[in-house]
Amino acid sequence: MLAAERRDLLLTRLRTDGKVVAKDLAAELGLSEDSIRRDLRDLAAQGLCQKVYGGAVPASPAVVDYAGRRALAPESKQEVARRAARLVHPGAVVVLDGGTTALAVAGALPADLTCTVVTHSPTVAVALLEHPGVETILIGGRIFKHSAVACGAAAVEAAGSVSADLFLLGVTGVHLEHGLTTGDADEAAMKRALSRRAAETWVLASAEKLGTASAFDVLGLDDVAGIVTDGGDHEVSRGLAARGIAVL
Amino acid sequence: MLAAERRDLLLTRLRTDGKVVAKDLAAELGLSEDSIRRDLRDLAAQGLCQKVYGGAVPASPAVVDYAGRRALAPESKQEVARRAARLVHPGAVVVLDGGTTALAVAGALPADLTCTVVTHSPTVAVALLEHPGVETILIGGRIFKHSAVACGAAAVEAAGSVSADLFLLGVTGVHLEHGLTTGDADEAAMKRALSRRAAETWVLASAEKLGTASAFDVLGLDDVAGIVTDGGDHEVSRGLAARGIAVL
DNA sequence: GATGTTGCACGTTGTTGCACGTTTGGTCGT
DNA sequence: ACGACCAAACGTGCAACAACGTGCAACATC
Repeated sequence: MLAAERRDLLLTRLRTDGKVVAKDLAAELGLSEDSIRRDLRDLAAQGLCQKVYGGAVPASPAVVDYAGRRALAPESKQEVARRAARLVHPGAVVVLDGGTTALAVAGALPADLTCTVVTHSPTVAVALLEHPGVETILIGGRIFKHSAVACGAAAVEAAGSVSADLFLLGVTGVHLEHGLTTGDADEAAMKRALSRRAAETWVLASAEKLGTASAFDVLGLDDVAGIVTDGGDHEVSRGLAARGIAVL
Repeated sequence: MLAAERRDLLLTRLRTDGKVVAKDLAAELGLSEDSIRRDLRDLAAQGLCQKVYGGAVPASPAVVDYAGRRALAPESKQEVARRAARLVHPGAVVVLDGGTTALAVAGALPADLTCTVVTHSPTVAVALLEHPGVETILIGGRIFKHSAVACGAAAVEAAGSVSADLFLLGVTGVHLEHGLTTGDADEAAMKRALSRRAAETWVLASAEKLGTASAFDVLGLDDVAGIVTDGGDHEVSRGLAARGIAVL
């Protein structure tokens, strides 16, 4: 096993289990605890996790999401994407957020669908080149390297001039008290701007994001029409449904 | 097994397995680890993978995907790209056109270069994610499927508000009489708009474009500071040089 | 014969596990 | 409740080892 590979595994475990115990991982991988501790120390130095006595815990949902996204099992995102794709009707004007989940939605759209998609993610725009029937409107601006989307004043302004039927919003945290949150202030502003003139906003959130919160508020739960998630029953799902928010 | 063939195999393995272990591949192919490591080093230098201790892992999914197409880019474009990359100085504000040649330029920029790149091509923007020092400004608008760039009134307007040190312009025809031409009217308008406020415009044109012309005029030859091409002597090159246009 | 590829040798760097002394967290006895 | 005590976890230094980059010569290719 490569050292870089092992580091990804640690980040994945942090995300799925919420913690990593050095002793357990050492036994599982057949390595000394020293090596695991060394890895955790390095990751902590990069801000990707937080060391605690005996192991480590995630730094913040947003950070871990970004750092470990390649290692993430795409299954949950694929499932969310498939469900979200069904919300997009022929001829509709849809705003598609940035992020890996929204990218998966772009890939999950039917090949022959005819509609208009507005996005501030060049990655999504490139993915939509494969859909000849989809008219793509790209919102420009300064590109944020870590999330690969256009943000900033110009982008927010451009977003304000689009009236869409549907906005598919990606967030890093869905919390009954804190609402919808993400890990970057500019991104949050961008998402708010995209939401403002959309008739309906639906949230894309795989199950592991339910019950978590990041630093910056995006919207309140009552500002959205529904949420698309995967998996079965969840405490947060029930709470959302109780507040009249559709759960797909 | 040919070297190019082996390089393709490495990229395939990176995609299917998510990693390549130098030692294993060397044993499997009956080669020394040195050769494998050399290949991985070259691929990493092109941004097609990321080297780690013991082997390599894929670059970001989007980049690998597009890299497969870039690998098909003929050597002539690569050569043009390498020469054009030398025109980009640290700290400069550069406008980078769309198209495969401009994309090759993005890939040919030094990994540690610090500068600002303005582009209306989401593909170029995605490629530049691999350059942490490059501040990327994306010009939005309606995406033209066949050329994968943003065009239209909004894009032209956004292009008019950028003052750059250098504009690297891709065209489909360079002709001593007809000047610089391209195959689409909207693209031509976009290129003109990008050129208007750039201090210097340089043309990217591999040798096979010299002496040809397309339907829509972009600029006259006297509007550009120079042309970047490949190969050796050419009738058009001499004609350009005679008119005081730099030929690289 | 110029060019590119390959394997090898060399010194350098990164990684690993162990040993040692220190810090932390919990337990036990008063 | 408080402090002594112990075990687990921690950081650091060190030696062994694996991987790395570079320079070089042999070889194939064109």
